[in-house]
Amino acid sequence: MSRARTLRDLAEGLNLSTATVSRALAGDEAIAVTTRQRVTEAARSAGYVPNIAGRMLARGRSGFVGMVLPVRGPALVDSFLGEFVTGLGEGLVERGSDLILATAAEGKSELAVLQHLVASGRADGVVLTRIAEADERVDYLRESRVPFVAHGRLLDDDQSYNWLDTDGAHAFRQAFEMLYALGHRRFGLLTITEPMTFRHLRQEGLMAAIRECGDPQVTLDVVTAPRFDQPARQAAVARLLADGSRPTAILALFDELALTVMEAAMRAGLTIPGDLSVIGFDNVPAAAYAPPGLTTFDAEIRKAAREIGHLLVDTIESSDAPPARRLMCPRLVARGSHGAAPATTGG
Amino acid sequence: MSRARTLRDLAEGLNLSTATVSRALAGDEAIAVTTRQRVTEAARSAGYVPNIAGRMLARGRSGFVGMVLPVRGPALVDSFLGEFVTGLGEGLVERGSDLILATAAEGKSELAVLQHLVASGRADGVVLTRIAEADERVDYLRESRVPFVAHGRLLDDDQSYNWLDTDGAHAFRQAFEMLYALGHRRFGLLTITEPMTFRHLRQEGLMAAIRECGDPQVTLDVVTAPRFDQPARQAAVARLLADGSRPTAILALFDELALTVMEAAMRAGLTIPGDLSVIGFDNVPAAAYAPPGLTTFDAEIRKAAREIGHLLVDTIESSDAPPARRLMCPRLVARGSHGAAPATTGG
DNA sequence: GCATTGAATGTAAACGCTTAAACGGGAGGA
DNA sequence: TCCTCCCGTTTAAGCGTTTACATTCAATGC
Repeated sequence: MSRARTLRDLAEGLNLSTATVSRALAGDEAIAVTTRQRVTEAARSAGYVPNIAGRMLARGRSGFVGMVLPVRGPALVDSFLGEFVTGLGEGLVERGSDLILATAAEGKSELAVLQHLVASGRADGVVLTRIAEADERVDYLRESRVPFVAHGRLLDDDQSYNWLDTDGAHAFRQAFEMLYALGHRRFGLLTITEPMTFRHLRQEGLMAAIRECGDPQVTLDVVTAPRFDQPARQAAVARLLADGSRPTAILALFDELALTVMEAAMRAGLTIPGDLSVIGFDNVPAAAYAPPGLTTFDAEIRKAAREIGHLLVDTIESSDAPPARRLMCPRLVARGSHGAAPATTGG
Repeated sequence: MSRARTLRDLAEGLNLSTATVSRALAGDEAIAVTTRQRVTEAARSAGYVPNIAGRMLARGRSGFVGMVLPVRGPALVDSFLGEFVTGLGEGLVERGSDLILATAAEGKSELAVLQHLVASGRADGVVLTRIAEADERVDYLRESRVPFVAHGRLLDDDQSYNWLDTDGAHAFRQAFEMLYALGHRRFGLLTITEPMTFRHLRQEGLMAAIRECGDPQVTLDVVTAPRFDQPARQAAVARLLADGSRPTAILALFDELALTVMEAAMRAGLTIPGDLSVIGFDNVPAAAYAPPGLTTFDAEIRKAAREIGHLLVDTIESSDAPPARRLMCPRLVARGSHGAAPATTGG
């Protein structure tokens, strides 16, 4: 019995009805064990693979999980997407699901693509990344009761949806404490203007740590630049470094910014970490190569995405479960870009 | 008329048959223009989105394109996947298709996943990356007449399938000529042991260029290491650099290797490009940050993947067209890691 | 005035699977 | 011998589209 393409081919060859074969393959207890074995074996030897369209139609589910590719500028500096997709794929395959990746066409909003994805039955649930402080995608999905998991969270977190996030507040607190212990008192924070929740949380973490340490000598200089505006970023860095009372330690919201700081510092004749300590966040590959090696935090995106995959499938399968909220602690990657504060903190 | 979920809802509301509505939405000329407009408008205002499962079943096609995530080690050093997926997504959405990304489960071969993907009707065609000199995936897909496009090609190229590749031979020839003009005569090539076609082609390109220049003074030292074996790689680099008659210019098969060379050279007290010129391939982000900046070639993966998307959909839609073969020329990115050969080429 | 045509729409049969409900037939009890 | 029950299997009705073919009806030709 070779090359059975449909359930019917298989059933006819076995002198059984398609119903029995379907049940047998599903492992239905109601079917006699011997029959189940016979069917399974026949299916295997015939190389039978169930047609997904038939199954989708009958079950009312696709077995797919969707994700909309974030629209990007021409340059793709980070490996976030690759790691995320890899991890998500791993998580999903472990739960028997597959990933469908939709791209927003020119001029179409990510939200519109998301809606289409679920309305057409392509996806049973979706994954969201890069959550803004207030996010229309979250609002829509919550309201329309589509299962989803967010990587990141809203600023106003009301336990009404699934999220998994990296504890950026904790990381920035940890960075501050480490630097403070090394004698640093004048801090700089380089951040972005876009209202992303992670920006807020990291900054809050830093500021809370400063407050709690209670040392009045500690100062913080916060400088912002638009996420994708290279000249503006350069200007912001210049402002931070040129300042009369220049910080001795700069925290950057993420590595890309930290690398910009390091470059600018080099060019300005400052040595790192002798004159200036710099700490980033993300642990992009370049962080290891930019001398003297950027100290940063690794969010273990791949592992996080894998978790998200599990979480999403679980949510799809039991939609009555309460929303899950998971905070992952990023790992400090200590390299050469931080050290003791310079002896003379001139100013 | 709000929230029509199915064609029937829509048809009933309009007092038409589902057939007419289906045809009208498809823009069938047989349907009266006025009816077509009426239907389109109703569909729009009802937010109707065709159910993909029904469509798949009726059409015998999914509208999806598949790709199997290459299984990877724990470290994900490059941004290849992210760029590729982004470009592919762009190419597909421009042709009205979507991407489904399958991951090979632990212990399952990529080929098995590929087979399942097409046999289940999930994908109408697939994309292959990282083609080996001889590749079972290509053999299988060719034989089973599944539409596919390969990013890369077999060593034995017989025009029987679609591929798009970066012209690595050309790049390595160009690199040689540039270095030769700068006075270099002793060359090193750091490559991998795995039988990937691109390895062969790049090396061939270099060797052909050397042959053709006809200068008997030119020497080439080829050293190989397994792709993912870090210690072995270090050893290979050490061999290349420690050699009594050390090369003055080293070409690395790709940036990751080139960066290893640069690190080792620094550690050995060699200055780049004063004592040694290094050229890579890929233009990974870290290439820009590793001092003095790695000279390399940019394969424009995102653009290539986009092309691949177009090509694949075209192939699916007219499967009788002759196989396409497209060679893209990588762009030289000149940075600081290459320069004039040292005056005394001691030996 | 009747047959013929063609435009516009409808009917119904797929497509391949799942599953509620019905069925057949043997074992066990009366 | 008949009835009941249960186990294993089948029947049949979907799921939402598409599309070959049939139908209707008005206009045209003779």
